[in-house]
Amino acid sequence: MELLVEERERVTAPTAATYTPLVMVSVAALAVFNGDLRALLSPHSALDPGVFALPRSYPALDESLDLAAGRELARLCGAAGYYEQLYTWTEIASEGRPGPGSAEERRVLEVSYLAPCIATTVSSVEPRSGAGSVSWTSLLQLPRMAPGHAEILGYAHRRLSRKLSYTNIAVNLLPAEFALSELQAVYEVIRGRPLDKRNFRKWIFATGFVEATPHERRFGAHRPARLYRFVSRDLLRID
Amino acid sequence: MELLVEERERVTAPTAATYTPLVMVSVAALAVFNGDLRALLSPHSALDPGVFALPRSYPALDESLDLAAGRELARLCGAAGYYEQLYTWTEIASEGRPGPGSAEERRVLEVSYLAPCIATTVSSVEPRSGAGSVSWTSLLQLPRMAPGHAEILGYAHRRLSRKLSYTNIAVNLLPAEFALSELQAVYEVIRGRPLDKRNFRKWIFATGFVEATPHERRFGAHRPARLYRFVSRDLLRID
DNA sequence: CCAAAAGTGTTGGGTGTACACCCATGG
DNA sequence: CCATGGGTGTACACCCAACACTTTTGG
Repeated sequence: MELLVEERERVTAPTAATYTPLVMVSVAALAVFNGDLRALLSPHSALDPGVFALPRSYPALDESLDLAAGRELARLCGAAGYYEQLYTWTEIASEGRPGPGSAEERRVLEVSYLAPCIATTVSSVEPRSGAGSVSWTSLLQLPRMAPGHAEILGYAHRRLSRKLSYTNIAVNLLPAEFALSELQAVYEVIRGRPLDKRNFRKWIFATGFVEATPHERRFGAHRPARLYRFVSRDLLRID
Repeated sequence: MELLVEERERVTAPTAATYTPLVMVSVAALAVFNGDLRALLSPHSALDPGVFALPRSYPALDESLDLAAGRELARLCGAAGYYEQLYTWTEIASEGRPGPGSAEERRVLEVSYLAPCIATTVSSVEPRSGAGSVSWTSLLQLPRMAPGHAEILGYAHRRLSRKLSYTNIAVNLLPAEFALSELQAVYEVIRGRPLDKRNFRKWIFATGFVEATPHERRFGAHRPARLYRFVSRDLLRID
């Protein structure tokens, strides 16, 4: 109590109690499959079924934002893998709200998270029961989005794309063992341009992020692919 | 109103109204002068005068977080220059609160901002009236800090250091015209290691971020320094 | 034997790095 | 003339980008 009084003295006009925005976490769950970078989207409102949004939820009282995001992710995908905070938005217009003087005219504070998801998990969990009507949508063919959410997705995409080049974040986009061509495809799809096979192979081994396993995979009428794995599942960076 | 009901249906247990944390913005204002990277710190509590914190404030009701941060920065430095959001923290312990069952046991949601400040502005505004007892403290000799705030400063330092290498963010750390040795010193102090003069010069011109002015500065018993300026004050990145 | 994907080396150009000396000035 | 900081060029190592063919398999 005494402390709070002191804080108010040091601070400009507004007091703590006055600012009570609606706090939400939103999750940009991204996965590469079927040759596309895709995000989990859910319908924004039943009134306008053509508009979609990132999955969101309200944090519980005793919960940190990170935990709330993890819980939301688990609800969507069954289990939460790696995820990280992206950005906190307050400029998202409160479109669709009833009237200007409504009691619901509270500011929305939306803390967004980036969650790279593993393709195999994804395809086996296409709609996943309990997750509502979410669906994996290609970033190249986004539907009309809730205000600000296309921007969040762009931000998530850029962050993921950049992190590919200086971290092992791709470990969260692939199953435990994979062919190098699969890893390369992940890089190509997210970066949006093709890579030279030999240079990619040289580079990825030089990072020390991946190593060969003794296994190989045989399918189709061609030479079997050696399988590789990430040395560490923890997020590592080069430099 | 109807919309909110629908949102509740899509969302897990907690409802919007239950989560009303204390929302604050904190500003990591960083500047290079007197050979050090320094941050603006204010006393954390009068009870324990040895503990310091980042300057914080409560947003006003009708204000976005960005505006609140800008207002806080203006209060501290006279005018807000460039600043960007860093990260949103909720894990900051509510140490120092009276009792466990107190009414003030609300969760704190702290949105931190990074604000590079210009050295000349800084030295002319040493304490600045109206900014309280804030002072520019070297990051190399941090006092005891409020919980989580040393971490925020480390985060701000790393972000600034990395951005030096792929943006012109240093434009916000120097006056309009400057000698190249001053710019180099900024890079050296923030990165914490010396740079080769010729290589730095080659690199900075290769970026296209700076250009020579017709002016030079004469002082001391040595050849006058050519003055340079940033081509653009907007944040640009290479690649 | 054919189609399909896996795997493998070399080279030229450019970029980063290390390094030492002359220049202009004020005192 | 000397102390001080400003400004300049070169040589070498390394890294990156470009590029084509052989291998292994199933059908």
